[in-house]
Amino acid sequence: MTTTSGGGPAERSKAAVLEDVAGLAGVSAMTVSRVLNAPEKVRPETRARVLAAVQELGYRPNFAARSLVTGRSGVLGVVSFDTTLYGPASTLYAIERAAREHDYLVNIASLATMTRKSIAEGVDRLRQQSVDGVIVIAPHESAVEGLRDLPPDLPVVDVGGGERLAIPAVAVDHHSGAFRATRHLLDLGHETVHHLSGPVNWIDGYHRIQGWRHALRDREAPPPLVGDWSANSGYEQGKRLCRDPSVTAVFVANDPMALGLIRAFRESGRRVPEDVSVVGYDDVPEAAHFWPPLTTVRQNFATLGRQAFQLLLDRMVGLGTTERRTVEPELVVRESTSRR
Amino acid sequence: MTTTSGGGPAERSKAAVLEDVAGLAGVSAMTVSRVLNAPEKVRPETRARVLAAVQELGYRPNFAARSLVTGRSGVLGVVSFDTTLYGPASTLYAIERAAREHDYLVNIASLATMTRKSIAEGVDRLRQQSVDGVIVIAPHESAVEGLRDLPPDLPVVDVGGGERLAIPAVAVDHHSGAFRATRHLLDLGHETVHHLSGPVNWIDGYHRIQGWRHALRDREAPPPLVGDWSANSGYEQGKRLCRDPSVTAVFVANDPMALGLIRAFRESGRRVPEDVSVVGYDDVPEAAHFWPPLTTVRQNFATLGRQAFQLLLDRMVGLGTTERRTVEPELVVRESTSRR
DNA sequence: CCCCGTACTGTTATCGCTAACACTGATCAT
DNA sequence: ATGATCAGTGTTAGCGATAACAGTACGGGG
Repeated sequence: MTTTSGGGPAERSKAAVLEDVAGLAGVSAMTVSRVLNAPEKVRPETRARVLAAVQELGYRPNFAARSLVTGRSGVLGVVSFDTTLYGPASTLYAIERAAREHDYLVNIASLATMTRKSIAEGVDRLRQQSVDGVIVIAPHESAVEGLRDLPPDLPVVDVGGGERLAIPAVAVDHHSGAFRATRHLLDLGHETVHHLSGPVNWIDGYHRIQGWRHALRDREAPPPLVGDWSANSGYEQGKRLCRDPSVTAVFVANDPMALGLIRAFRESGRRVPEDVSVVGYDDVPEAAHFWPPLTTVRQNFATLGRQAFQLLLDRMVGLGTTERRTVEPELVVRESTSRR
Repeated sequence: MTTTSGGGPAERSKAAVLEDVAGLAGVSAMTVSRVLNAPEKVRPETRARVLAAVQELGYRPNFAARSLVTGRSGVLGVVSFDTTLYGPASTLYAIERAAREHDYLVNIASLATMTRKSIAEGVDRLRQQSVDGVIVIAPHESAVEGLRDLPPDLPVVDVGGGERLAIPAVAVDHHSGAFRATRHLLDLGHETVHHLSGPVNWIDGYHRIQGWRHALRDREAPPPLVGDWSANSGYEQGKRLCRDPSVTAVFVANDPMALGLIRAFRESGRRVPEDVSVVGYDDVPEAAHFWPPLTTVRQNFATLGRQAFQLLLDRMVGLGTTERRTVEPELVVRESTSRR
């Protein structure tokens, strides 16, 4: 047991508390508290004395005590599905940065599955640690259900969920993104555009299908293939799609699947983009270096995250109805698409 | 202001507290507390009555109050550089899962830069929120410095840092990984192996260089090129390396850079693996679908994260000296390498 | 010269929980 | 029968901070 002191100014048997600082500065604990929370209410010279004492003792306010009496914790929670995926990871990162700027800390609860139940559990877990608000990143149909039966007293913001919810939300307009991607292929002269979609019970996946269909409205839409977002599923579905010689253009619902699909096409002797054009979705940092460099739809996750935080902040301070904000994606044309 | 009740069982003007539950169950608050924290000390029938009351009132313990009196928060912090990168993201994810299994919550503080100062700030920020321990993912030279001047009373575990520290740590044996990768290329008959490294002040980057050098010890080691982990830097450095016709094998310090490098080679008419063999590092999920499928070194981030948590747990309960654990990486041979 | 507002600072009472100890009856060896 | 032991429960006293209310001293208007 090494409880002996070492060198820093904060060295005593116990960490310093308000009372200690007060003693050293010759004031009451309340005054110290004021110096820390509302400095303008304390005479400058007293303030200086207190600050010096704080410094000398290396005093750090006890968060639990403050939180107990104020009812606020300065922590917000993020419930997210697999934070290993590019989208959630980027969003989380942006949220964290925005939060820090406002002196909030971020607590995460990642989900192994996205079910109504697991969402509820995640939120619950965070709530027990008395977070001041929660951001949910769970673009899944059943997750949206989970959001319905949330406690009404807890500020919650939804990212990328359905639009049928009565809570504030931010989302990328995937319908528009998919529409543009498909439109781009059509404009290049392709008769029709095939689609490799994400899981249909993912909100994103669903909207991308809709956007694709919409762009194809005056044509015949071939039945979409369904993947699971992984490069591997892209490869598998790509192998199936290869068998159809009429395929000349594919809109793939994310970049990793596009990578797998392109590989499958190449292995079967179909060249991209000479024989078939491919558009991805996400614009992961590597997309520009795929072979060929991938034409894709860029989502601005940083904006998404920042806006989510802003919305939550609004709700936490009281205002904030059920605003819903939308972030526009952007088509990035590279070399995986060409004129038919 | 809608403070009116709605329907759930937890509906009262204020959330239920211990006292309320106690009243309803006809016991003292202490007994309720015991039911929650040490059920075996309460007679089963009393326990049942209390549990029923808890249920009925929708009681949830107040975390701040508990934390105030016990001195423990049930939260641990993770300080990490850019959680958007595959490595940190995966490690974080594994930590989070391990933590949850032990009823810990995870607070994150991501760093925009890795300097001695920013590490200290990150840890500090977490400490103020009274986390019980901190895991630092910051495989950077100067970050390691930052770990030196940490408060000795806070349990800290280092992931992927230098070995010169007197704190518990987990790390992948990059020396070994790089050695194997290089050895593999040598075994295929290549005269020498070029290296595109990560930033040299990253611990990982440094060790990979060392491992590569070690494998080349009886040969002449060409000067390594230096990238910044991004596919883009791989592309840029690749373009430079192309100009040297003697290059037949390259060991690249991570997969995205390998992707960029391969692209550069292809654009200059050099085929992979026929003309030049490439080995990456990380085994990102997409690596198997690169063109050609990438031979690479797999790091088991899940294990890394789990072990980091375990070490922290040990330290938090008191034991835990300065153990240092090592995770072995694994060479995954695919199609980007071939016999010379 | 008194009253009262202004500017500071101090007191008291919690916030919701648990540690530590005190109390009750049984149960049991002596 | 007597006390020791023990399971089960209650009481008391904080943990460290802030909200709300009291002071206290000073200065200016009447």
